[in-house]
Amino acid sequence: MKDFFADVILPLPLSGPFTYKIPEGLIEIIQVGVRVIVQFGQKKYYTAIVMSVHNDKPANTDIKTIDSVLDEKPLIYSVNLHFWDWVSEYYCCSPGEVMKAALPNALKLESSTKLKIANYPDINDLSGEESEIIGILKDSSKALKNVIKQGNSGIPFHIIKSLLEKKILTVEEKIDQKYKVKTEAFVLLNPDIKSKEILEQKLTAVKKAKKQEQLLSDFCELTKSFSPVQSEKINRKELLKKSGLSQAVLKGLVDKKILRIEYYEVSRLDETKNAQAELNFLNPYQERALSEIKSLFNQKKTVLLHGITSSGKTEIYSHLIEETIKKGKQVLYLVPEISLTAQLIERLKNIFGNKVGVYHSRLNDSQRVEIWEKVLNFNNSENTSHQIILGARSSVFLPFDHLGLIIVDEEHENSYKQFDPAPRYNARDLAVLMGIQNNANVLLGTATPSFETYFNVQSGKFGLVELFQRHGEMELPEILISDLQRAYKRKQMKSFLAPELYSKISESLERNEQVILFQNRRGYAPFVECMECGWIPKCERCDVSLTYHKYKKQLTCHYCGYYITLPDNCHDCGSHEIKTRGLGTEKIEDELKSLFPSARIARMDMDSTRSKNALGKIIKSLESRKTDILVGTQMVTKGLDFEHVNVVGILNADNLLNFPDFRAHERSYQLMSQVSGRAGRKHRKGTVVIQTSQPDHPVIKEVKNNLYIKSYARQLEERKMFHYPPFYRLVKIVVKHKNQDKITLISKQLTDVLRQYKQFSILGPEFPLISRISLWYLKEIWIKMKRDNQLSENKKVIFSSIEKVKHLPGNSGTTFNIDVDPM
DNA sequence: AGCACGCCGACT
DNA sequence: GTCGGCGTGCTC
Repeated sequence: MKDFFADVILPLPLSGPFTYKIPEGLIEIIQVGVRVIVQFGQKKYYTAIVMSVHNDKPANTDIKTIDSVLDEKPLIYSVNLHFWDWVSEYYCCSPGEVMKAALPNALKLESSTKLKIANYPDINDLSGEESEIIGILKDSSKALKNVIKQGNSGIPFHIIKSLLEKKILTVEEKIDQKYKVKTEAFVLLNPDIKSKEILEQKLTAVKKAKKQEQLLSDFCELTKSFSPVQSEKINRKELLKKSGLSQAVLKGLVDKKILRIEYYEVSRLDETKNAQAELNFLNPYQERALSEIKSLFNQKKTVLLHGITSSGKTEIYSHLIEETIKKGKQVLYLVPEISLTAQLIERLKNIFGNKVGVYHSRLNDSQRVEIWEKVLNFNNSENTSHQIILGARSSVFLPFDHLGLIIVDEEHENSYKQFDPAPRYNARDLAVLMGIQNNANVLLGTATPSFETYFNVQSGKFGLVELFQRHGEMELPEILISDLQRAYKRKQMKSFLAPELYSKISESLERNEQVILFQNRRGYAPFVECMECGWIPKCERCDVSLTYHKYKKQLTCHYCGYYITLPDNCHDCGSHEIKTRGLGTEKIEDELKSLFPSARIARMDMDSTRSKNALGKIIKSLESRKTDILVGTQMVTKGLDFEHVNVVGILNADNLLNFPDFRAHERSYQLMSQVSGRAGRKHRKGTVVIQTSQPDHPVIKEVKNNLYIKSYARQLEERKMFHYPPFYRLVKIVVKHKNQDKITLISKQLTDVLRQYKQFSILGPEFPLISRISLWYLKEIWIKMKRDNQLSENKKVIFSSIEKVKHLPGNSGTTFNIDVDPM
């Protein structure tokens, strides 16, 4: 009989695939897309995904045999595996890295080295540390890496080693089951209670036990026992909560064989919401946009909906979703960051009920597995729940195979781009690809399209639908430009506020309306400085100054988390004159309190929203008008729509405009325009005040007059001239090394190799803005290449160049990150 | 990524 | 003389 082999992907950064022999007994079961457990290397066992099954025994390799199979049915469809291939090829990473990003952790089982007691020793012969480890292991084996000494706790390795040699301890490789079906206790009637009469007898029988009687009658009422609509069982927690009685009472009834308890599988997902609202009617403009989108979808897979804020894009999406699910197809609705979309989730669940599944980074591992399985089983399940997935970027990896529509909301957002680790993908671009691979339509929506997208519109690759009328009776806000330099010269500044914004805030507060202020810096002050000698505290591990956080009285590094308490005196000259410099959100919050003592002020940034419900509270407080002024970073630019926000202030546009990056203007326009969209609601024109020292800057003028196309066209000229996207393709290589001289040498070696290829133009190597992070020095090399079909060839060249430099003698300890289409 | 192997300097 | 530091290369 012929031998069967399987090519598998391992979740490792190795080029793979690897071939294993399929044991006789598993030949029937193993198929493409199932997970198997294989040994890889000397010790470790990993979860691998089967990519193909064949009879060709590879030459010159010793083949290991598959250990076991985890799935009866594929965990992923072949269309998804093709997608993985494409992602690994395009983004220059191994298929294993894609697998790592795609599968929820709980589906990736991995062995760990476990320590257990082999022979119980005589306690008296043991040293303190030896008996400690015996104590730790006496009930069950523990993972070696959890007991070994790290810092100042745990057992030193030499102790463990000697016990292993004495055969007192032994090690084993064990795989932990990570995902378990969740079960809960349910209460049922004992099976010999077959009729209402018997039940009533039982009720009388417990008359004397008042609480038991009450619990039993509550049970009957809640389950509607022996009525035509009865439910057989009720969740124990629910029953006890509703009757207000304790487990002991229930136990009494169980002991009397009246009730019984059984465990049933339950979902970890919130599925309590049923559809209860109808789709909203569309206004004539929305109606027109919708029909344009639908007719364009007949010609182009991807369409851009360029609609200004408050034009009601979500309503249009909902109508498209409705039509798609009616055809029995799945919908993927991508949003930049799920944390700010509570309102959206609510709205969608209202319309589509349990068909909506939400997939994002705040879910725990088990919840992710449940979503994965619901999407996987969409096809063969009567229960069509989770036909619509609302998710952040990683949801492009869910196992869809009946996709009909992908919506990418706020397609310009850079949080669609994954930075670290590989694959460094852009979910918006992958959505476009998925549209092609799955024959699904893709709708990109935004008020400020990314230049790449708009370029694709102009070149005819994407369709375009415009929607420039605001919903209801809302007017576009008035945008005022406030000259910071002039205000400084005339000594008109009140702290960080020039007169224009100051008076707008005052007026707004008087009218009892709300204000949003935007500043792109968290913390109190970006740095502190000694007024005598100019000393600035820096991070020990990174090339950045430490940011002062007043509420913690700490200087913190925003890159590695290093912190110190604010020093009393200068480390260089000993002076006590240490002042905070620059302006962060905390300081703004502080100063607003003295500028507007009666105003209620809230702050929204990564620090103030770290805890689980903090963000919700801030939003609630705004909604219920318990906040008058909200100060925040980037976060306030996204998705905050409140009736009574009338003034929006950008405290310093220069921070954005002067950012040293070829996309600085594009981003400045997007950001300012997005924040502006927060101003002005029904019946009242809002006001936006942009404070800048460059009032004549073209971007400022373009934002003021709402000239998106002009801004796009102007910058496109520059992009063309200087060979940047969308005309040219960029690949960024980040070289990392712990030694500064080494990194200079190695990155130079790499550019020397790359410069031999005439199809590239190479920038760098240069230290990035932050040249050292967590003790690693960084150097960036930017490669520009034409957007032709040579892409995969070019990547091979880049890849082999890196391999070459990596293996030069003395170059170990270097890592190279490849970032295709960096942002 | 892990892990073993192998080569050098610092100790019992 | 051995222990353990890290640099190098391989994993179906």
